[in-house]
Amino acid sequence: MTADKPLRADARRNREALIARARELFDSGDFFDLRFDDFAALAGVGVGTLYRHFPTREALAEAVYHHEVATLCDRARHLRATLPADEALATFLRGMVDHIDAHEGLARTLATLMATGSGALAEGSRALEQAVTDLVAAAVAGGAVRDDVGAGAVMMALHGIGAAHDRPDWRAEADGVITLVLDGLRRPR
Amino acid sequence: MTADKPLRADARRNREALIARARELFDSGDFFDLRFDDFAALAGVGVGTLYRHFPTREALAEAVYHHEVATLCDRARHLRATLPADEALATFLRGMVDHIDAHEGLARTLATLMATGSGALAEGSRALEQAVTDLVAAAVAGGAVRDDVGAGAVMMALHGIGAAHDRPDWRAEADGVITLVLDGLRRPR
Amino acid sequence: MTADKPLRADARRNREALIARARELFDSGDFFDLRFDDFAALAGVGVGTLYRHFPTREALAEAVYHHEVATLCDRARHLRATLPADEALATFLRGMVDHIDAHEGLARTLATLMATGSGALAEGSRALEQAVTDLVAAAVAGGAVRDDVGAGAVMMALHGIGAAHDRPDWRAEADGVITLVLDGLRRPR
Amino acid sequence: MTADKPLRADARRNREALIARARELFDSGDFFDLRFDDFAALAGVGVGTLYRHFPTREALAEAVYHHEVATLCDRARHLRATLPADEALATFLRGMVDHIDAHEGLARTLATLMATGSGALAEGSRALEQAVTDLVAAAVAGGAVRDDVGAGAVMMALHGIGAAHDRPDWRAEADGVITLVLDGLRRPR
DNA sequence: TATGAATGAGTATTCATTCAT
DNA sequence: TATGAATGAATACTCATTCAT
Repeated sequence: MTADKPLRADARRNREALIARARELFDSGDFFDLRFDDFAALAGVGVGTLYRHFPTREALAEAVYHHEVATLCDRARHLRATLPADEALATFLRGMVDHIDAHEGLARTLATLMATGSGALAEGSRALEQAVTDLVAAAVAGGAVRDDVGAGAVMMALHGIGAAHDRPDWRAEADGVITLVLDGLRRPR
Repeated sequence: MTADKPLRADARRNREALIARARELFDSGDFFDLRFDDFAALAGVGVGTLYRHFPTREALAEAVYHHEVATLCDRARHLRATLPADEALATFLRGMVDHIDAHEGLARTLATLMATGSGALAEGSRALEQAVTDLVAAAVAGGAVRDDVGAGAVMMALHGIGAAHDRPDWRAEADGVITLVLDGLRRPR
Repeated sequence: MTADKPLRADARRNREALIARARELFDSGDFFDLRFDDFAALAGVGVGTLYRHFPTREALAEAVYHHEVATLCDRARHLRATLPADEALATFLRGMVDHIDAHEGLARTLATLMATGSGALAEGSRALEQAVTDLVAAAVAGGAVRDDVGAGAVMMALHGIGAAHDRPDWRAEADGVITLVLDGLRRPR
Repeated sequence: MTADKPLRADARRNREALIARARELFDSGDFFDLRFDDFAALAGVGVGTLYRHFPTREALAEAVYHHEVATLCDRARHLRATLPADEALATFLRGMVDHIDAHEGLARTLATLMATGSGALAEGSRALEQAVTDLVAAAVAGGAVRDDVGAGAVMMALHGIGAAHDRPDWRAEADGVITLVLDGLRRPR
């Protein structure tokens, strides 16, 4: 959307180093425990540079989140194009659990960020939600899924999965949630 | 567990004022935005007194949470004693949505607290979870509900409902989640 | 005006230490070159205490200024009560030069503060101006001084004297300004 | 003094843009509130370029001040050549008030700069002071003005006029100061 | 036991200056 | 020579916690 004006070589280098480092910290869950100063140092740039590129913690979070969301949306599109609607939905949701599982801290971080109410992630959130909405809509159109429960409920369930990532039995429970959601959706009223 | 040794009259008064004030702030969602100083002032006591009664923010949170959870657990017990198992579960879950709806900030605050990983609420959490587990177990025993998805998944779904309280269409979506969970549970595999 | 509610013993001690130290720094002219942290340390209190008593540099400046101004106003009143009006005015103005001379840094500091436009000194400024106005008015009433040039002009001249305190030949020039002002006032038009 | 070695066309353009912009900011009084970065941007050049031309804020201030002072000195010379000595002095001082009035912020800025003690403006100050000294000396020589109060006092008074520019009744008071100074000078002792 | 003043480590943020492009 | 990205020292200010009253 925003025309990416070409950055100076060093500027691009720094920006990328910052995002890369941030992603690691997201994954390890240390993103919020870190002082801004130290984060800059870890990424090998001065604080000033960090501020120039990302004026707030959220701005940085968004840059990372953006990648994630884009990947997930692509996947949703792909599934929708290649599988029957209800299978596409199921596969996507199961995949989401895998994804969250693989990016332990990311889930926690995003949950925190959302609990904070940070509007910075709004765009990404909307994109992801749109993908889910499309998957559900296709399944509804195909007749495999009830139409009286919207995609919003599915998002909420996913939210719960992400937010509760520290539960000892997380993986099994997360799968359980998905099972309930999918089976619940299949029982039309 | 902890034997409540009798407090001096004024000590009790202060303690209660603190809890009452805290509950209000939980509900309004301002619990975390407040400086410790200011919180004490709002409750009409000095900071020192606040510290004497509740050495940490979480200790205070727990005192409030304790009431909430006790109430909810009682309700669960009551429902289990007076209704058929599956109806008891359904009624309880629908009631949870009402409860969260009525205590807007509380949900958000608890979500934050949980995202923070504060272990202080562990006891309360376990109690609540036990209540849900019992309800589910009863329904499973009654044959109305599948046995391959545990109560943990239900907790997770509830968690999502609480954590996503700022969604514009929250109420409808929360009802949707409960519908999916209940219908999902009813479809045994 | 503001009812001085009695301070706790240590609070009073700290407050007074801060003002005393500040006055020294005013006089030495270092008031503005000093970090807030260091100032607190010099006064032997923590930064927090400094902030509690004087939330801004200006608030502190005002506390010092207040003393000064009160002294000067008293002097003006005394002179007006004991000397013929024109002599009272002359004596006061000459005395102002002495005063500024004796408090080298103070003059510079006040000039800076005024150049900054800090409104914090407004009250003190007004009080001082009122004293000058009264002196001039009395002299006018006594017929010794013209009535077509107000006390504001005299204030401005004093301001110039204070603001230019770094001129090498300051004392002689300041006396010159006062001479011009007094002689100018005596020549009615 | 410094031989103006010919600048490259674009260098000259930049230099002039910087001075022009600086003069505006002087007049509007924002000269000191502005970050160096922003100033450069406003002038349409990079910071680096700003630094090349004016290594310090004061250097830039001086460049602007230089113009002002030159103009004023020319005027003083012209008046001295065309009017009787005492009239020349009076006209010059009244004109100074007009000038300061017309360049609102400039007065404040210069006052600040002087309060700061910046020596960078020394040369300009001396030039201006010389002009006043010459005017006074001529008037003294003509017998219209006393000889026991130097031009320094007049400078001080002017300083007060400039430094107090934010007084609500500035114009009237400034005129009053000039009146006192002129009448005071006319009464020889 | 209650109070609230004192404390000062902790952290975010700015902005003058340099230097790679 | 012009540019503006990078740098990081400098500093203000907050707020959890302690402790004198």
